[in-house]
Amino acid sequence: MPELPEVETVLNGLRPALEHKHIEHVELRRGDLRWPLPENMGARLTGSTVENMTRRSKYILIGLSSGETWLIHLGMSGRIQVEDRTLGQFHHFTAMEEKHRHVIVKMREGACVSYIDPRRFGAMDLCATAQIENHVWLRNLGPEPLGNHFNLDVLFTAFQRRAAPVKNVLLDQKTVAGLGNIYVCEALFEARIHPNRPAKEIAKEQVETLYHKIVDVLRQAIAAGGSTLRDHQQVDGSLGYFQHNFQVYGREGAPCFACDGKSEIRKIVQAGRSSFFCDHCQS
DNA sequence: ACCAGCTCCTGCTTGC
DNA sequence: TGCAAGCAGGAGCTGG
Repeated sequence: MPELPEVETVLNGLRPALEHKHIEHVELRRGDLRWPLPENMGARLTGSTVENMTRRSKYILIGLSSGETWLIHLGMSGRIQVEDRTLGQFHHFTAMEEKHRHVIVKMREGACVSYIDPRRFGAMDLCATAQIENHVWLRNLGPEPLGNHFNLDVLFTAFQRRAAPVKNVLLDQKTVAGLGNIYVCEALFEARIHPNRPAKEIAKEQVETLYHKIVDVLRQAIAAGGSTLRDHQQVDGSLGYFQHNFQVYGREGAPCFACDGKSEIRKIVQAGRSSFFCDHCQS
């Protein structure tokens, strides 16, 4: 599922249910997602207070009073559902959701948080908060695209040593952290850069445009609650709506909005992933 | 160091 | 209608 905007949306929805609340009970319905869950995860979470919640790239980081941080990645199909019966919130889980509802966390204050992940490409871990920067999932990540350390020079410098197609370089989380297939396609279209262009050959002026478009498209997607294609929902079950703003993603064969039908959107496969673009507008 | 290809898993869509 | 192949938003691993 989720790229940065979807994870940000989930995190913000999760905040009122968890932040400064107490974990009363944890039910693990299976011992693994993509990898085994951390040793004694249930016991290590139970009894803790959630002190803070942040996002790094596509990871949700939940800081606990125990001194550990709970890392959650939603993989491709992971989602989180929050219910709070003390607030009259009740979710009816479909048979499919119930079947893949792998982790259930009950808070003393009333919220019940379910992690649902059919494909199980998601992952969880626990790590001493003091060591979080060195966690193997986080230590090689590039800068946050909406943070202070991402700017034109960082992006241009990263591009200079990469001969691979710019599409692939942007999907590499070491270049910039949190982009996925959808938002890379959209940002490249907005910057009018062909996804096949070798990153190192793109002029600085165009990289500057791309830098701004990456930030724009992510901000807009967050404002729209992310994009709902199949799996992504907000934690109350409501849908994101940025998919209605897609210019190229998933629009193979449809007329390009920018050149007014002079060309239609094409799809190619790069590094095993579909790229959507307009031949006429992007070069 | 970089890069492309393969892999994990399940459900939905497409094509015969 | 039935069935198999192909496809999906991520990312670690392998071998060149």
